[in-house]
Amino acid sequence: MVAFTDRGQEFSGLLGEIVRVNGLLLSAGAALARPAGLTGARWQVLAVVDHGPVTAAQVARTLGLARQTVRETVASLTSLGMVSHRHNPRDRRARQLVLTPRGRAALRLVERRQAAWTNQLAARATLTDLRTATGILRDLADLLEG
Amino acid sequence: MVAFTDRGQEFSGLLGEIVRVNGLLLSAGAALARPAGLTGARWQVLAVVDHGPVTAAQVARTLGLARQTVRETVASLTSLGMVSHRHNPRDRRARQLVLTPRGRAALRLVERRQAAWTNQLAARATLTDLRTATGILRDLADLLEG
DNA sequence: CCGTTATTGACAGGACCCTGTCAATCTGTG
DNA sequence: CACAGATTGACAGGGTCCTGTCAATAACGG
Repeated sequence: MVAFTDRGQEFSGLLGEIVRVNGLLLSAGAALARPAGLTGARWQVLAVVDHGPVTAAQVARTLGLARQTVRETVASLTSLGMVSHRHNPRDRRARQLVLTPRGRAALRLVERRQAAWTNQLAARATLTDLRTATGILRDLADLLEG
Repeated sequence: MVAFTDRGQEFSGLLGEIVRVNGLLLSAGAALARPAGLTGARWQVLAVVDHGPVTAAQVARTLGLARQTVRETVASLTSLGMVSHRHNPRDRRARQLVLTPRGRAALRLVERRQAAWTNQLAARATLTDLRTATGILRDLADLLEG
């Protein structure tokens, strides 16, 4: 029924692989974060907060998420005692977020686990392949954005 | 703080591009489906149901989703009048799902739009690049699965 | 036939992400 | 200063996905 060109067919196959790998990455991220009492999303937020006192809106912009999404994640991190708020002298509305010792410890643990995981997997691929694929995907992303 | 090898660094870059492209694909899928009154997830379910009468559990296995997820999507498709149920002679529990004329029309519209979108984008890439990237990502997926 | 095991729909509950809206606050301009 | 426009946190509501649980039903082995 649907008329794909040859290249369209090949393109669809590539998109399928991307979706598949992305799914595997989400699982891997969750597995890396779990032993630290985190989830993938909470880990990402924690990592941004670690780079300095920021507001929720800034975190949202950094991660490319909606403000509300970050707000929810920050709420759960706060109730876990991993993030705390403090007065922002530059904006009465937007309190600054900072890591608690517990939050910092959890983040460090995940980061160590991630480095080990990444290096181990990367050792089983060739630099050439990695660079080639990255380049093609970058072009693809630009194509999709334009 | 975190110790990445050279290859680990390159590997991380590739993963970042994959996540980025995946995000763009989700947006594109939603945009393709919207004019037909669909979402990305509903489109996927509709496409599986189109291939023949199936049960919700079968759709879940086909798409690699949890039964409950498909159940919810089917419920919204049913309330939209795009999917209907019918008695399954082979299993008293599991009713078969079938497309209504409205569901079929919506699916056909999205499929036409998707083919046009795919072919247009694919025309701006080379077959070699597409095949190279697909191959590398397939290896990567296998690596992540094992 | 009968008991064990697997599958199914269904419900509860939660994580993650979005849009739309609103009032409070900030910022830039006249 | 005063006003217009942008930004922010907060709330409401919805979509998509998950795990865990349960009873009903199916499938299978003895």
